[in-house]
Amino acid sequence: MADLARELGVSMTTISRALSDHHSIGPAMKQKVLKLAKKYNYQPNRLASALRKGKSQLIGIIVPYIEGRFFPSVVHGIETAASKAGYNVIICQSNEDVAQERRNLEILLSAQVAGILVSLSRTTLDVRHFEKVRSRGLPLVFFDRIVEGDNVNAVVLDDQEGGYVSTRHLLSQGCRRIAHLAGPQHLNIYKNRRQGYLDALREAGLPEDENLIVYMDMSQEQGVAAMRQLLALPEPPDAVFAAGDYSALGAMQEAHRQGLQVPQDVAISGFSNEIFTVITQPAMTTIDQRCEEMGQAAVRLLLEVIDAAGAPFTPRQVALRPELVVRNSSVREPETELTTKKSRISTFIP
Amino acid sequence: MADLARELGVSMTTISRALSDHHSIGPAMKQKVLKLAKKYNYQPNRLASALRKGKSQLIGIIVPYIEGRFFPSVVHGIETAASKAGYNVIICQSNEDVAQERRNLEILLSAQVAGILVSLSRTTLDVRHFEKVRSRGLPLVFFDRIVEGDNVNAVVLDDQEGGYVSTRHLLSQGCRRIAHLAGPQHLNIYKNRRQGYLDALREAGLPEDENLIVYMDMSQEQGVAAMRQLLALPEPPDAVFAAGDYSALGAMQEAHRQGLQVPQDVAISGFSNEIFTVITQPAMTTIDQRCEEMGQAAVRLLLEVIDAAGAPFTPRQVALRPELVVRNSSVREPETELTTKKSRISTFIP
DNA sequence: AATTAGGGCACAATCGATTGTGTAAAGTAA
DNA sequence: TTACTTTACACAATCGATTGTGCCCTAATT
Repeated sequence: MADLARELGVSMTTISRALSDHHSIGPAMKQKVLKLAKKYNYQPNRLASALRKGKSQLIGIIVPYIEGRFFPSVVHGIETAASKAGYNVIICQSNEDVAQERRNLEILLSAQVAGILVSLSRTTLDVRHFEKVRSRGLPLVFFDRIVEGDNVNAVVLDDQEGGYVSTRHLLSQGCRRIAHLAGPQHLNIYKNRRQGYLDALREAGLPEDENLIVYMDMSQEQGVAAMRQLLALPEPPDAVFAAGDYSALGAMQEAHRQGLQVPQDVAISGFSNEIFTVITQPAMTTIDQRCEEMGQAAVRLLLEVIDAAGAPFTPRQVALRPELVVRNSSVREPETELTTKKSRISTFIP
Repeated sequence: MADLARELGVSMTTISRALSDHHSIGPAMKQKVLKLAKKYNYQPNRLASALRKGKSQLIGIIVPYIEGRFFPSVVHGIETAASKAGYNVIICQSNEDVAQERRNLEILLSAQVAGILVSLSRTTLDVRHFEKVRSRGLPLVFFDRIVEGDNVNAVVLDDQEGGYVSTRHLLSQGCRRIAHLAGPQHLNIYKNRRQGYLDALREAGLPEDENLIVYMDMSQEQGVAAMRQLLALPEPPDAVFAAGDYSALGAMQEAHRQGLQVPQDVAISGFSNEIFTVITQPAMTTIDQRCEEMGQAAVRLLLEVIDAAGAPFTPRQVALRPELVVRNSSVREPETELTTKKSRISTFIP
């Protein structure tokens, strides 16, 4: 910048203002500056700018890890949305460790990021370290694994809705004894999926049958075992709604092993839209978690908070409507029209 | 810092030096400073530090995208290794677009990163934009999709070795008519995998039979088609080495459809160790690309260049030895011992 | 003609940490 | 005791960009 100023015989003030399109610089001067900047291939030093302005163009992300299907896709969505808004993304992994999460938080704070997106580690029970962020007035948005309560910004998938639409879909296929492979109930996602399942059953006037609900850890092996258990019932199910794709896969394999046809004898649907669901035979009906949209929504919310600056901002919770992906593992007859349910969450993104 | 200085009645110089463990500060004073810093929860401003020092603790990554199996895992490896070394990672996606890649490069430069890791976009034919990085003396390491030549730092998987060990494995299983599902030969990875396949055949004294090589785009559908074509040969193959897992999957499905047993009638091996390879039946033999190790190796190399500072550094190419993952789709008899081949690349990480 | 308004630009302070140089006081060797 | 180090700290400049304030000049208003 100093070079440009010298060459044009003006002050650095003028250069800076011309470059940032300040109103007090004449159009002629602006042109000259822009041209010279291009000629010299001037590159602003973001550090200096951020230091002076007290805000960088960086958004910090803390995720448990960058692996599997979910988090990479969310990060993909975040980076895309952030980049579109002129922000860049600095990414940290907590490795499911609170201590690491805390360290990451410190680092992001000291890097003067403009805002932080967090998906909690599994070991995060105490969330007090986030209060420092709030006390600094730094925008903070949780996604997927969130701090419960309505005094935080959060973006989640509506798991209950997911369980609900899955079950309704199976009902619409004529199934009446719908089993559920349920995950650990201390995890919200699994609790909610189960609740959605029960909601749909109740709405259809079907009884809740505890024999049809198997609790497990969502692994493929346990899916096999659960299916074996279900098929041994006096009245075996005519459909299975699994709270995870791996357990659904296990169930499908066991059904095949016992000579049953999917979906004719037993319809199956999973949850998460894992890659492999398209290559099973039959391809598996599942729930897409809309990972990228979640990333986008989180960024959108974060930017709103950032733009609100110091102004009082009411924390918002956003729920993404899960998408039912219907494939052959569940299609027995043409879809029947059913009435729709409303969501309970403040903002609902269809 | 100013607060600390005031409270202790010393200058900021002292504070700064105490915090960075400078020799000219007495141990007593250091203790006092550290203690007070903790008490006030002092957080250094990395921007200011980086601005003054001219180097940040940030490493920039440019990848085509953060999706699928490969890149997220590499990024995971990078972040883990970088974080261990006290660096943080700012990540950019080129979306397979040179223009975007160029913009990302500018951004990273203006963010004053300490070094850059790049995997080229598919549309990057002209690599001149990287010369600006070099002219700035900024450490630069390519990984996976690299600029060819020995004047750059690069980390790659040795695809030829992958093709070679896969084929040798199939040979060791007693297979003698080994087909190859080959990818587009203008892409180095596929060319090299094919070359490794040919090397192994030649070494075993088997003829190269063009009828047994099918060129395709590596999709599941084309895998099916290719297998159909191969099985229609007068002398069908007794094994298939596919340059990708999806095509291997298609091949396996078609084999099953024609009533063949895998691996008894035809052994199959793939490439990439996609998630689904463990859930096919039989589970699929494949090549693991050691994504995380690639990330680690890239960071290690980058740090070496960074630490070499201005000192003349000879560019290095590192090849990762791929790992053969043997599963049931290819195991017909106990593994036979074969002699090993040497690699052609300067550094070889086993 | 006098006054006001505002356009266009420069001065100088500032963001927070780092570092070369200067200077006392304390310690060591001769 | 003198001369020379070493230790321990302060001063002030610096990294590169931003911004509140002030000045000058032209144009418009009364």
